[in-house]
Amino acid sequence: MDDHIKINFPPGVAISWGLEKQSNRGPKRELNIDQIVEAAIAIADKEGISSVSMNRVASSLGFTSMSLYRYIPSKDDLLILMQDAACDIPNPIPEGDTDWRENLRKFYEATIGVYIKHPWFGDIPITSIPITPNNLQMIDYVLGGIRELPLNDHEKMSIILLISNYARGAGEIMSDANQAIQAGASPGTFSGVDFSNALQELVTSDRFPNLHSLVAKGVYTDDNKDNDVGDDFEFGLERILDGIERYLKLKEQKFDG
Amino acid sequence: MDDHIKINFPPGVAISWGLEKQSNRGPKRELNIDQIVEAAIAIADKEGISSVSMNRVASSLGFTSMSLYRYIPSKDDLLILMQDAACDIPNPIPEGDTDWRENLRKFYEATIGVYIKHPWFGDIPITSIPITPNNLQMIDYVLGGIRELPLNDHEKMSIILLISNYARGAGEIMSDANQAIQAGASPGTFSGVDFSNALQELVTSDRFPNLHSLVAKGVYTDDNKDNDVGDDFEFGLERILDGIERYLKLKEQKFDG
DNA sequence: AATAAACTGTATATGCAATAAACAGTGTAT
DNA sequence: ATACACTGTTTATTGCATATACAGTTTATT
Repeated sequence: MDDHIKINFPPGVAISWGLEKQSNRGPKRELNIDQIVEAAIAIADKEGISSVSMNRVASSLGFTSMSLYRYIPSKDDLLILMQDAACDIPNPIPEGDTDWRENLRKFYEATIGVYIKHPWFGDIPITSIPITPNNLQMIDYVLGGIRELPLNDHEKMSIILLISNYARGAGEIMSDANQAIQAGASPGTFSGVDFSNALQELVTSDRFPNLHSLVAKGVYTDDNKDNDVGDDFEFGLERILDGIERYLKLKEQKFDG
Repeated sequence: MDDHIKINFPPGVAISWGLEKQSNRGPKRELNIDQIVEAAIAIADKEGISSVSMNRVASSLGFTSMSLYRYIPSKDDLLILMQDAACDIPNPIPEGDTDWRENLRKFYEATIGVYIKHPWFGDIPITSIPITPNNLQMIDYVLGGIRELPLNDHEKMSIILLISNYARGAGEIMSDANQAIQAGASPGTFSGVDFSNALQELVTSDRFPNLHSLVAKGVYTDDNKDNDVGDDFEFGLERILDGIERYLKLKEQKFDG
């Protein structure tokens, strides 16, 4: 039926769109894909993506690893499905709100939220532009938030790429930090405070003429409470939004003048 | 000797700083760390990070996998060393040049270059802020490029985080695209052109009210030659630089006015 | 009703991975 | 001369993804 559509999709993508035909012959299925993905996510959330093995997922459901292959053709496809499932979030952008700056902030925060909630999210390799339904849904959300901007489609997509890319980086680093801390590393291990003393001996002024003074002052490895990682990223986000605003103003001038 | 320094470092980091004591007893070593890291990088460059196994690296040097453990305590440490070695690049910023915008662009390009040259680079998980020597060297480079800016240390580090984070995202996507294409996927597979027809059926206006028209027009999966992935990222970079410029102007006004 | 086809979950097996442990040989310090 | 600290290797363990063959189950066809 939908065969003509799915032809080029990787199997995981086809499944995410529900394009897999099922037949009625044979015994009733005891599992379903959502259940498997959910179980995999539960394990990844608790113990990291490296704990997600076919055996582990199947066992947690009371089945053998091979049973999963009746539903999902490979582990890579399972990862695609996990990634897409993690993107299934409510629209962070208020209906009808046309404050694009605030809307992009909301989108940024929602994206970061995915990384925080699912620290493994960034560990799944990207093998194409987003084409699974919930990934596209997020793009749809943010497109709604910049609907009114006088930009062409390409410009809009570039801006979305800019923000989501920035959020990806920020999200990865934040969740890595969380993970490291949860894994028993002292908070300072990630921020670098634990290394501060060692670095002060190693970052010499001859080899690192510019960095030396920052390390000596302890700025580089500083993590006082007023200035956590998240704050640094919000600083960057505001610079990005300013840059977009500037671009909008320039375009307006071209029209008006 | 240097024992007091390295105490808290992960072994790979300690090795990268050359903090490992060696003794003269026993047979002459037939390998050295640089050689091992070089061999691992050669394999990763050619066949991807997943082809890098201890056995594979050792074999390519004519040794057994276990021999590597006499030099590097674990594969994770080998990855840290590979990551740092990939960052050993010449300073992209011209001596004495004070055009911060151009300098940040150069830094961005050099960073992207690392991802292009070593497509596996982004696949290595970050477990702390950069503390290995070549990673720090890159930070030193870019700090030199914004030396003259009237910003405090924290602000400078935030800006570097902003740019390098953006470059990371851009680099990952670009190298993923390269990889996918090299791996035999048609160029269109990554850009989405191959999926365009299918998506036009799936991205319906009721489920994706904002994205629908873009996909229908083919913009989302468009990859005409005038507009490749790299261009999209340069657009974003200029927005970021504009945003930084705006921040500088605001600071100046505070001083002047 | 009988049977073939298409499916189900499982048991078994393969090959590759990281790495621990035990080993035999090799230099150096005593 | 010999004990020690090291070298690279052999062997073994454990966990992984997944191919293949199986026995049982449901439906479609005869």
